[in-house]
Amino acid sequence: MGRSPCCDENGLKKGPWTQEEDEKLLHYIQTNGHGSWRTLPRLAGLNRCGKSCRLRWTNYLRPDIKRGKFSQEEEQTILHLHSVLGNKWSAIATHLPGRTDNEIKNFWNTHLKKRLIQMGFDPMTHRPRTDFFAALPQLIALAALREQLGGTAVADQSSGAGAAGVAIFEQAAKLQYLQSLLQSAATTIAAASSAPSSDTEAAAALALGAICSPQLTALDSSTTTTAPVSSSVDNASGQLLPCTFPAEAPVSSEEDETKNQQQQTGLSSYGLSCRADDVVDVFACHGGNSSLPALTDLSDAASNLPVDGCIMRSATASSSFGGGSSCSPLPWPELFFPDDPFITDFL
DNA sequence: AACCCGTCCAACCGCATCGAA
DNA sequence: CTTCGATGCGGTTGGACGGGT
Repeated sequence: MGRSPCCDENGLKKGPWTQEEDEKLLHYIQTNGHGSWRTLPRLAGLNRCGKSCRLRWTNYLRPDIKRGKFSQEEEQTILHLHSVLGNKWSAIATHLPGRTDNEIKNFWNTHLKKRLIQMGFDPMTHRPRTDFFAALPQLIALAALREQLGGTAVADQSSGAGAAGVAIFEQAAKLQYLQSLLQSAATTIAAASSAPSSDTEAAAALALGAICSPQLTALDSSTTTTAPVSSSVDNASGQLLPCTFPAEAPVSSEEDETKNQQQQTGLSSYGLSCRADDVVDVFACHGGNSSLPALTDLSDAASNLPVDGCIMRSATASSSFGGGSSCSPLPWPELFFPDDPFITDFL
């Protein structure tokens, strides 16, 4: 388990490479190959450590490196492979010729990860976030709003501390569900708004989204407009909510089975859709140790309960969309919204 | 013009892994 | 089996840059 002595070795240069250094390295490798990276700097006349030379070559100087923006196809490939492999950047890079692991990692951290978070998805599991703490600010706002509206305070519904805790979790679950609906709707209509005829709907959706989740107004339109647009989600009230973001729509058409097979072969569109049986295979293939705060899995309470005809699996219960063809994609409404006027007003 | 702030990305750091001795 | 050198890999940093005020 030896550690290579690093660049802090005496006098070795660090920092950005000059053109002259690039030329030396390029010339040496083109004529001799890189051989031993450790000896390369000395042989090439570079005052760098071998590690630095290797990085410079693999991430920048290599002739087969593709530069420029990631294409739509590359983006979807990264999303899909990340959902399967996790942060295995080098493994992902092997499926993207000309792209380096460093480049993919940067692209993920600066674009894709943020986009997933904005849309309410855990970037590690690629599934809707259901963590209590992420919803806490909205939960507090919701409680305040309810009080203003003269609704029944949470504490009033319960008689003891334990019951109060349950009530809080119920509220969190309701809020998350509501947020998911709004995200779906806002995303959909925002996508439709690229067509000139739906300005009013888009404005309404954005305004509605801003009420519950201000970040929705900042949704990256490129995501929504480029995502597959064909799914529909049967919501709690029986309405059809068209859904544009693929991962949140485990829809029920038979063509999705085909899509599933394509995805499992690796490189189809990120238009994820899955049956309940596929949840583990498609989504939960890596550790899922999120960089975000640990998830408090609200759906645990509902796990293994029959929900709309299917069983919530505890192993995958962090998703509120884990259902499939026979399941409501949003498993909470039947449990949590029997007659809550505040919620039903929205539905 | 100056400052602030967020984004991007090349490069570094340190741990993990592999293979030879 | 253990040790050690070399390399691979993922997380993180910091400087450049651009947009907003």
